[in-house]
Amino acid sequence: MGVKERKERGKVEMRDKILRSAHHLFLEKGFEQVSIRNIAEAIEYSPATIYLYFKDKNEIVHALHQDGFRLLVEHFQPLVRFTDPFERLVEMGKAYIKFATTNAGMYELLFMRSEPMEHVTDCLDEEWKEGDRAFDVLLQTVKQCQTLGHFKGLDSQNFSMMIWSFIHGLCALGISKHIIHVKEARDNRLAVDAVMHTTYQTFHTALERLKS
Amino acid sequence: MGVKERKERGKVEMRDKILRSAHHLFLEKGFEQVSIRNIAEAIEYSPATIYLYFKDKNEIVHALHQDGFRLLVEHFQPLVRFTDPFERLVEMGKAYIKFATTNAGMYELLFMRSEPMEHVTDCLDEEWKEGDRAFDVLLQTVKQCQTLGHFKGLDSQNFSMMIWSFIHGLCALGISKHIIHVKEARDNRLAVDAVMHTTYQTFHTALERLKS
DNA sequence: ATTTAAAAATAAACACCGTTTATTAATTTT
DNA sequence: AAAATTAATAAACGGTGTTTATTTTTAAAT
Repeated sequence: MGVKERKERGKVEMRDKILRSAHHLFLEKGFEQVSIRNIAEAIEYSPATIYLYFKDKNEIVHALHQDGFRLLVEHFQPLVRFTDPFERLVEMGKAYIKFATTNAGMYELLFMRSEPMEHVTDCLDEEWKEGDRAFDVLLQTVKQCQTLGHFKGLDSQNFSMMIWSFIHGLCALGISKHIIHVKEARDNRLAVDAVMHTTYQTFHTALERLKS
Repeated sequence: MGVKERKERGKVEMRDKILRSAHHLFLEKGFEQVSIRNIAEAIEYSPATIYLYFKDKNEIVHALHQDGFRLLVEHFQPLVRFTDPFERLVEMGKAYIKFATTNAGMYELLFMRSEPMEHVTDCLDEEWKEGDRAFDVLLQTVKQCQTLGHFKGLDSQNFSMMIWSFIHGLCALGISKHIIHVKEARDNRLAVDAVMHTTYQTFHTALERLKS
């Protein structure tokens, strides 16, 4: 006995090997620049072998997707020390931006591509557990703010969606290299990070005014 | 004489033919799904012919980029009838969203891809005329709002950037199919358009409160 | 220990992609 | 009518994701 078990272990080890290699290549070369053949070469197996462990490229991408969300949630962990929900909300935005700028390749994969989302649809999962969980962190914080009397008269879900849209838009424009090319950034010789930072500060100011 | 002129005309006609075909295919199949070979087939020429009129695919993409901005600015034209700048600002957001949802492929090309932006960098253009012009429409409107006493104490450029980030984020999340998969959208059986609409309404409400 | 059955890995192919080069077809100039 | 120029293309190169048939490795049964 134990043979079957070892085989099983071998199977998940191979899956992990592929995923870790893919993860590494993604961070290094960015989405769309990573091919099955690259991954195969990195792990020193033939391309066809990959297909023994993953149905197609989308499945690999989806698995990395889940890894990415774990990483994002990790970035949110330190936020528990902020007892005031509003303060936590503000810090959450900063953490999100930090995650996006320091893991641009991964952020692109998580939030800027439709392929992984389409894979969710294909699986008939319909559920998008990781996304829901991350969104819920935001939603609960907004709700806590509202129990303290902030953001009165605003629907918590819509307001959370609004906040996410803003932060995502800011990160996405930064990553897709649109910010560098707007006149203001060029004129003031501001780095992308600086523009994102001051824009977020303005958003913070706006949030403060919406508190009451 | 006139031969050279006819030739010239023929040359720009062919360029136009290629661009119109590419434009059509982009709207139909979305970025990344359109190949040089597709375009060639559509205009009934060989793929190699394309390269007699365009240096590479990026040059085609860049040309379409400019077309796209013209289309976007056209969507903004009807806004002149709104004399109140705040009202115009709100309508501008709606027009932007309408443009994005009805021309998803084009929107993706304009604002969600780094390739065309990288081409701008390569050309040493540095300037991104189309983008600046479009952003300026927003910026001027914000400034006009401020001369009426709205949005006091907020830097016009940062605030414009904030608004753009929000709207772009909303459109981008819609197009990249992330919105369909958030729990709330699924539970309430809301279409993407509906989520975008109610989120924008919430933003509108927030803007109203920031007026004074 | 040897043969047989099962599993794992791969080589080779298919149909795409962007792009380049050498060649052919059409047109203009001489 | 011949030469020179221009326009168009066929074919190829190196890349992509993926599939199929084949070979190698491993485990089980004799």
